[in-house]
Amino acid sequence: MPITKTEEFRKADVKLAELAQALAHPARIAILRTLAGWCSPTGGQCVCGDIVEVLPLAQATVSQHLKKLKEVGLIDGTIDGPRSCYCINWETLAKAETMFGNFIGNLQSNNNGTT
Amino acid sequence: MPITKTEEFRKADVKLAELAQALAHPARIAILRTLAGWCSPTGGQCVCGDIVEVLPLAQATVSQHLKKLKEVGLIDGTIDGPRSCYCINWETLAKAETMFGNFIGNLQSNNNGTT
DNA sequence: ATATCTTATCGTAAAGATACGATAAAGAGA
DNA sequence: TCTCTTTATCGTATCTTTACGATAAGATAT
Repeated sequence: MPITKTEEFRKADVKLAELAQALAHPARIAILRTLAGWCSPTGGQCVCGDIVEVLPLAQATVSQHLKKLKEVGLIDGTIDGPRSCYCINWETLAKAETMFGNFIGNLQSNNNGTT
Repeated sequence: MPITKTEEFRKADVKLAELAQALAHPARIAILRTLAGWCSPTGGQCVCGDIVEVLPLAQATVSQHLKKLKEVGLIDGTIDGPRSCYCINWETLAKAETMFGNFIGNLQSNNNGTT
């Protein structure tokens, strides 16, 4: 976020915005979908740069997107020999679901409507 | 999104990313929270530029954020004399909730784990 | 009509995001 | 050791976002 006055806002708002920001690109959405199909929460073989082949982007660009997802904790990365494997962090994902749900839920219950 | 290859991705992914993008700033999160406290779905007096007083931002900047929220349909704006009033579009909001929920839900069910 | 209030838009500056080629780093295999 | 593979990072170009002051546009009131 450019020239953002992040400090002036509520912590919860900033946190939610960061999460949203991580999802604010179709490539990162696609990465999550791809990983979900390949890594089980019990382990299983996590994926590495095959993600690159799935996406219409250069390797360097995909690496950047992976980094961003890792920074917010939505995915984890481990090094396996020459390659590096990624998998979804299911706990963070569940937390994200809760945060979005609570946010929207609170908006909806914060009205005094009759509809 | 700069230099984005939007056309190369799934439509649903692009749509979800756009929604996330709209929520990707604490000011816009705060705006939605503020509006939710002031506008009921049954009508009630919607809010105008009092939002400006709530936020630590200049009037022009707030106007920009409002515009962005309006573009994705999360809020509606109507002109009331010299002032313009905004209120949450509850239908779009519900749709957003469903989209996020479905996305994360699909990720979770797309694993073959036992945990 | 004129002055006043409110808000959207314009112009602009600075920083972030996106994309890619090239390169570096680190392990595997010959 | 040398090479190959794989991936992260660097450097760079370009577009977007954020932010603000200034201005325009529209309604109200005097």
